[in-house]
Amino acid sequence: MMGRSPCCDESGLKKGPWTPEEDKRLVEYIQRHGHGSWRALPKLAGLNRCGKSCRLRWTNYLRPDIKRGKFSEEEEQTIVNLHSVLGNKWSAIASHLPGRTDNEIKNYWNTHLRKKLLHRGIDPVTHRPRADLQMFANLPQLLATAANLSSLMTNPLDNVLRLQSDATQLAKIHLLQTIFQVLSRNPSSQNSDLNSLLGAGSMPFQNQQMLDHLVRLSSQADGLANAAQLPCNFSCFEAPQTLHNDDIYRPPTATGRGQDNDCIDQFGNASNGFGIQSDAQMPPLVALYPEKCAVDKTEAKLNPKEIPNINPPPTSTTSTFECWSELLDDEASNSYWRDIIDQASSPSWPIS
DNA sequence: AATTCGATCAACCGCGCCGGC
DNA sequence: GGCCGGCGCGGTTGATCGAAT
Repeated sequence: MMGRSPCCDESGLKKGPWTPEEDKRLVEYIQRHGHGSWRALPKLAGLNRCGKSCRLRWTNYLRPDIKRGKFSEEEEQTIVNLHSVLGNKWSAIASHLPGRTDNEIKNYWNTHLRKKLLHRGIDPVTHRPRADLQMFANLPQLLATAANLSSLMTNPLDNVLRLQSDATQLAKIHLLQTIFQVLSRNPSSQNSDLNSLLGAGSMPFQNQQMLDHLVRLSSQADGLANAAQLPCNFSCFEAPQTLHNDDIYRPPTATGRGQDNDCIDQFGNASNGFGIQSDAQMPPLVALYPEKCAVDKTEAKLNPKEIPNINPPPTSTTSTFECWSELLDDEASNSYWRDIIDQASSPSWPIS
């Protein structure tokens, strides 16, 4: 459609929060005359607003039949049920809940119900159990094993703090290995799933520094595993010698490296060289934010040659690297990992 | 007591549909 | 059939408030 002027860009029309006086004028006018044409209404009612703003204020706030207050359990259940059928059709959902507006339901979904479902291990988009969480199924076992190592130490008191740190570090590394495993299957299309899973920005695996960091971590993990007499080999993971900005790192495959390099992890599970189970046992990721996937796919279509080879803009690569660097090193990020670990350690997790 | 952080939700924005001309 | 304007919808923003530090 061409030439349509935005309704509120005329200078002088008020925007933002409504005053009680404006509310009064709007209510009185509509009670007396009905709203009629929303476009004509503001002038007739003596309001310095656009029609759209008036309509929104009336339908979402001032309408007399609006029900206020907390959503009941029945209403919550209705919303969840309807959302599983209708998706984000908030107005359609609202039509089944007398007195509730689409805006209110949408907000309530985003702030409460979505989190509630996620917490119960249900994907709020598909309304099915989150298959991606299965990948972390042996995380509690890993933590328990690492924590039990204290019994092997000669001086437990001295080692308690270090062991706690080591256990956390092992868990982090294990998580990173899982991420690499997912990337190795389809690096470009899975990034957004991982972003959703981890809540991070775009993935930084095109960054040589980041890879170096991961290689260093995996060798540290080897040291930890050796000290603990764990039969695992984190160093099976290696990064290429050099990595250009337009390269996407692909971890070595079993085909490429041969079976000699495959690993047996600390739990006796055969793995693909990353200390984790083979693809066949891994469930597919479930995208939590399909709209974000769409954006990522668009970005993935960009010709890599159009990406500058040197000094990428600090707003992209640098910031994501910093984000991941913090994730691994910064004490402040511990709460982030704690959330993941807490979730993995809860009795109701993993979801089957 | 001051500051920071996270949650909440009212309001805005832009797009697409639909009906009138 | 094509254009135009009104309206409704879904996504996003930003102000506000309470909790945590």
